[in-house]
Amino acid sequence: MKIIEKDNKIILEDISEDFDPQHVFDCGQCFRWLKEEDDSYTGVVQGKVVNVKKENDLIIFDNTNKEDFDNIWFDYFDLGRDYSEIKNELKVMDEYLEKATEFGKGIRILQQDGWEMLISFIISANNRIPMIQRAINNLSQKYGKFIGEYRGKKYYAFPTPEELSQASVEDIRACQTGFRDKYIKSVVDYVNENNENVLFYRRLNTDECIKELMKFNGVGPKVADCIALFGMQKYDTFPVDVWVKRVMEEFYVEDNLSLPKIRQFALEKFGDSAGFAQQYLFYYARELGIGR
DNA sequence: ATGCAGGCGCGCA
DNA sequence: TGCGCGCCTGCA
Repeated sequence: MKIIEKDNKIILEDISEDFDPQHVFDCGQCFRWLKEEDDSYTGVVQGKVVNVKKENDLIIFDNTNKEDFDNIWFDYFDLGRDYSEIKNELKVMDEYLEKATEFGKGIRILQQDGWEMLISFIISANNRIPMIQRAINNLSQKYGKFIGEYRGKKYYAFPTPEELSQASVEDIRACQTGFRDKYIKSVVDYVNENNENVLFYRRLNTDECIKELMKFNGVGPKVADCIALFGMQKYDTFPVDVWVKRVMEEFYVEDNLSLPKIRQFALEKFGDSAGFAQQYLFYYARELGIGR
């Protein structure tokens, strides 16, 4: 991979085989990346607004510089990992993974913020993507720091626990979180009262990390798996949502297997790469409508 | 219209 | 331990 800095842009060469913005931002892992009219995506990470676009074989980051690329974007986009190697490992396992890794070949698992993932995936429970995005945007706009404008739109950072402590249950409900308002409130209160930094869970092993997350109201097995995978960089886990259930039943297991058993089956089959396998299978299943 | 969506907590065996 | 049920909200 070659890195070029040029007028407020960072341009990456020799990565496009393993990096497709559409795959990255549409494979179910993130909620704050907006598709622009030119098919680029604009997002907010660590208080910075950046726009990402693929142009021929180049990946272009706009509205940024080398310093932020080194400090933020390199890790966020997991650019130190060889995704070709992961796909090569998975695709030889069976014909389904061969197809799924080819279909979503540009997927990368973003190293997102644990706190933001905790609140975001609580909101995701029994919800639809546009509504999840709207609730997160409302919370950020009301309680997060104003960052600036990009292409005529205002952007706000995701609120910290301290900032969110300003909000009552009713205030949170007003951000269109629905019945999850009380879960968010209890998480915010717990973290503030106990002076807890959920980012420390990243240092725990996967089982302990998930156990810590499950202690929160509104965090069950699926949500905890998602937070661990997308916010705590725990790759030996396997979130089973309805789409993953469908694709697993279609290809791997019998129909009446319980969710924990599907998860266990996947962990044994895919091992330390289970999280990556989940992303390729999820994207493949949802884009093709498998099992509907 | 009314069932249902990227689940969870609860009450009840 | 394991299951069934209700839930904000908006949309087909």
